[in-house]
Amino acid sequence: MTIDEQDSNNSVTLSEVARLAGVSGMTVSRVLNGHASVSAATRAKVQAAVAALGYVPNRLAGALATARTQLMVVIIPSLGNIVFPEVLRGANERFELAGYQAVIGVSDYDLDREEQLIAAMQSWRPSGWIVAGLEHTPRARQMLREARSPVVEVMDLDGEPIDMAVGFSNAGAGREMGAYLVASGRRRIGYVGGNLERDLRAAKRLQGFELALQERGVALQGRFTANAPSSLLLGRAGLAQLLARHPDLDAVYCSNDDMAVGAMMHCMAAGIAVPGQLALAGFNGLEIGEAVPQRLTTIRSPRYRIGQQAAENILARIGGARPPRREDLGFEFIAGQTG
Amino acid sequence: MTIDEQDSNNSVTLSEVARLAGVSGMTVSRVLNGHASVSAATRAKVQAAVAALGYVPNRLAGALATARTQLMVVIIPSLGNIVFPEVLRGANERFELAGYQAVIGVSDYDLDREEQLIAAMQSWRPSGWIVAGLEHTPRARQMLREARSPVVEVMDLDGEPIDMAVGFSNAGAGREMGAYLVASGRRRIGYVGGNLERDLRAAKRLQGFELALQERGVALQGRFTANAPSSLLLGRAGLAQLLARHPDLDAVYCSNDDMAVGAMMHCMAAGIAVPGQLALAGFNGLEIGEAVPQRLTTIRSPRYRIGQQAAENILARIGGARPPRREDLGFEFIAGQTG
DNA sequence: TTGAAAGCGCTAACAG
DNA sequence: CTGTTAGCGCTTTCAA
Repeated sequence: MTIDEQDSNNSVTLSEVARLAGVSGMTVSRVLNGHASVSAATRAKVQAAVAALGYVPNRLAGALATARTQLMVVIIPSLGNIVFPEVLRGANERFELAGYQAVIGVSDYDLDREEQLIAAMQSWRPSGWIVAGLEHTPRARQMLREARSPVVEVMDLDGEPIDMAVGFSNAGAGREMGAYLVASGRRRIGYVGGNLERDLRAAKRLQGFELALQERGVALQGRFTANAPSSLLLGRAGLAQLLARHPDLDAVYCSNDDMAVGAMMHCMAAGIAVPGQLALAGFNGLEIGEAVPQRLTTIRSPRYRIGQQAAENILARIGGARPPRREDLGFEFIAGQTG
Repeated sequence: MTIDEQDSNNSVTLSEVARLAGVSGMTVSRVLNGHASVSAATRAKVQAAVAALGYVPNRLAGALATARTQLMVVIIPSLGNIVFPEVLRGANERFELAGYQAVIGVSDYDLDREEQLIAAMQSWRPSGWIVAGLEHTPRARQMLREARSPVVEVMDLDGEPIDMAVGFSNAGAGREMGAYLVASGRRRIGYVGGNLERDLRAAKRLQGFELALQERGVALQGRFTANAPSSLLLGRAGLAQLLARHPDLDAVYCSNDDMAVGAMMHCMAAGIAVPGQLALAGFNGLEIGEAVPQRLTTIRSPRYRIGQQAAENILARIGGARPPRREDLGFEFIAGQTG
């Protein structure tokens, strides 16, 4: 390490590199951006100067000059529900490989908050947007349309996308589970969920679920919902409350696996036989549903792949391709031991 | 909605707003940034023009001109382990309130990867850095020092911070659990964990744990570690394997709650009495440890608060304050029903 | 209270 | 293959 290296700090600019290398700024820029037409000798001189000064390009300046940023916005409802960090992980991996940085926003399941986030993010002129869900405020929709960067709405296909959508049908997933429970002989069916006004995708699953029951002449006997995010403890308490009101239920559909495993814990603690006395079903296909003594019956959502594919489609669009407007990654029924 | 509004798009610049308002660009800038010396009448004209054009300031240009960005970098080892999204959530909330955007990087527990991320992030000239842990490559350390923005290392205090640290002592947490298990009469103690070469904080907990045993004349009887991230299923399989080799263990310390709950699931499935035959202890104080039929004995780490406080200290430093170099947020022993 | 000039660090477009 | 010129959209500084 030379003294020059130790002295390096952020204020090193392209011009200083150029001066040290004895070339113009443009030549440095060309070397840095891999433009072909630079002689090997010049390239080497520049690279030496970059190393000696510890130069780090200023992307703000670059973005301003090119009107293209390397920033991608990802707006998710929550970081507390492991499902969304997984989407983020998939997207982030792809973006990083392509040299983009993810900027995150957390809407807390609040569409007005989401709108504010979009407005704030737009000031960074991101190259692409991933947002959760198809429901947004009118102004949020308008901003995303006018942003003129690719937009992918993820985790839902039940509705009309602004630009592109990658996900699966939540209504379809609910429907499949409803059909399954009825087909396996359950008739006195209840529901345990969190806040359906905020978690719109859980609400769509429940709608599909009820529709499937209805089509088979079965009605939902009772439901527990709470004005709180879904969680293991809420599921546990929720099932206890629901059973207090409807002790004769023979199956309970839960808004997701957290709730369902919580419900299962109530059964264990209360000595309720699963699935003998009560069937339990969830949604998401989280690891926790596999690790419990009885594997949870659930439906796996391809969260990580959705994140990846959403990023991929944005990158493809930037590259001039024309990815599909809606991309259905499906879901997978998991026949566990709880129903 | 006027036609102007519908026509708005990103290319609206400050000059266009100025032209429409019949003032200079500087006046628009002053109104936007809340500088006092603008007459009410002018202010109103400008605000009307901003609204009519749907103007969104370009922060890239602003940042370039002021040499100050509203970007904050958060680098965490993983998005798959809920612990780090929680840190991120705490930090993100504080940053957003102060008008900053979080840019995330995921190192996948790899210090070389972390170094690359830091180099890439530096090109955005962030106003602050949150990075997990105190261990970094020499070059990563150097870059962070030279970045000349506040740096907070989180989740660990066992070492020397680059700039500031907010967290707790992992060694101390391990030590406390070791002391507890011995004090409660356990003598044939084992360990189940993930990859200790990558999860350096889990390694420090184990060190503290073993030290506590040693001080009390007890030796670790056996350990299971795997070259994989910790998870429920790994904990379940790991305990099974460990007990196959050491069937007479009377307590097992797990690298974290995921592993411990997984271990508990093995006990349930295999009919091992907890804590009668075997005590189980974890780390983190996740909700899952509360939701299981027997509450897990563990130690709660203040992850969310660490994220908040780290962000707070960065903001304080930017505001001219001098937050402490190391801030110990402690941990909380949770006497559950498993040991 | 307002405006004009200059420049932040970089790159597109052209010229040589 | 390399350099010059002219901005990108904003803010700082100075002057009016």
